[in-house]
Amino acid sequence: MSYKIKSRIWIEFDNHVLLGEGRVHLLKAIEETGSLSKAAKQLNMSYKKAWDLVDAVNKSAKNPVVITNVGGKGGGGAQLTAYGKSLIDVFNDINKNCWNFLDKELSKIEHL
Amino acid sequence: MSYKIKSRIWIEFDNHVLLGEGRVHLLKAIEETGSLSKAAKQLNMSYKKAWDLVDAVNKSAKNPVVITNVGGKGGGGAQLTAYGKSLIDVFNDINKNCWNFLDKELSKIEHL
DNA sequence: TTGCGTTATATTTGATTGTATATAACGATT
DNA sequence: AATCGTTATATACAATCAAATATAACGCAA
Repeated sequence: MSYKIKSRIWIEFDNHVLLGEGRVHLLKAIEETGSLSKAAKQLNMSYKKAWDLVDAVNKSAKNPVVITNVGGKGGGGAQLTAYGKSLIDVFNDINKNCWNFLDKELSKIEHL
Repeated sequence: MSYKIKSRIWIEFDNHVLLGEGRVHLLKAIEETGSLSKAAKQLNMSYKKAWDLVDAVNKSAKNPVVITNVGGKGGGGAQLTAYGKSLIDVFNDINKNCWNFLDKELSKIEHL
C-alpha cells in the first residue's frame, strides 16, 4: 500500500561519473537559458558548483557536452552540443523506464 | 564500450526511508553475528552509526525488523525477525533485477 | 579605451556529517 | 552482590562538504 521504491541512476564513462540526475537538470537549464550563471540561479545553485559540475562533465565525457564562450557580445554564454543533447535524452528515457520497471517489482513487497 | 550504468534503490514505507543498500548490509551482518556491535566491527562502522540505522529501520517499518536484547547471558544480542529476513531477500532480488534491466538499456548509449 | 556581463579561479566562512570517546543501564550467571 | 559483554545515550572533536565572497580574465561594442 504505502510502500514505495525509489532509485537513482548514473552513467559512468571510463570509470568516471558522467551524468546523474543533478547534472542532467543543470544541462537542461543551460539549454534553456543559454548561460551557466542563469542556469545556476534557476536551480538555486551557486555559480561555482554549477561550473564545477560542467567541468567534471566535460572532462569525463568522450566528446564535448557543453561549450562555453567567455567575453564578447553579451559577455559570453554556454550551450549544449548535439552529443550533449542526445545524452540527456537517453538518460531521461532510461530513467523513466527504470521507474516503470521498479513499480512493477513493487508488488513483491506490498503483501509482506 | 566503457560506458556503465549504476544505480541505487531504496524502499520507503509511509514516506520514511526503510531500506537501502547500507542498511541491508548491516542487517545481514547482524543475522550472521547475532550482535549489533560485532556487526558494526565487521563493516568498519562505529557502533553508534549502526545503532542509529537499526533504530531508524525499526521506527519506519510496519513490523519489527531487528530484536535487541540487553543484559543477560553473553550481555545480550540482536537478531532479525522473519519479517526482516524476507525484507532483505526481496530487496536483494529487486536490486539484482534492476541491474540486469539497466545493463540491457546500456546499449542505447554505447553507440553515441 | 572604457564599459559590460559573462566565464574562470581562489579563498574563506559556515554548516553538516562522521568519528571517537565516555558512561550508563541492563539482566543472566556465578 | 560482583562480573560480564552487550545495548543505549550523550558529548566533544574532526573532517568533509556546501555556500558565500572576492577578483581576475575575456572579447565584443560603443
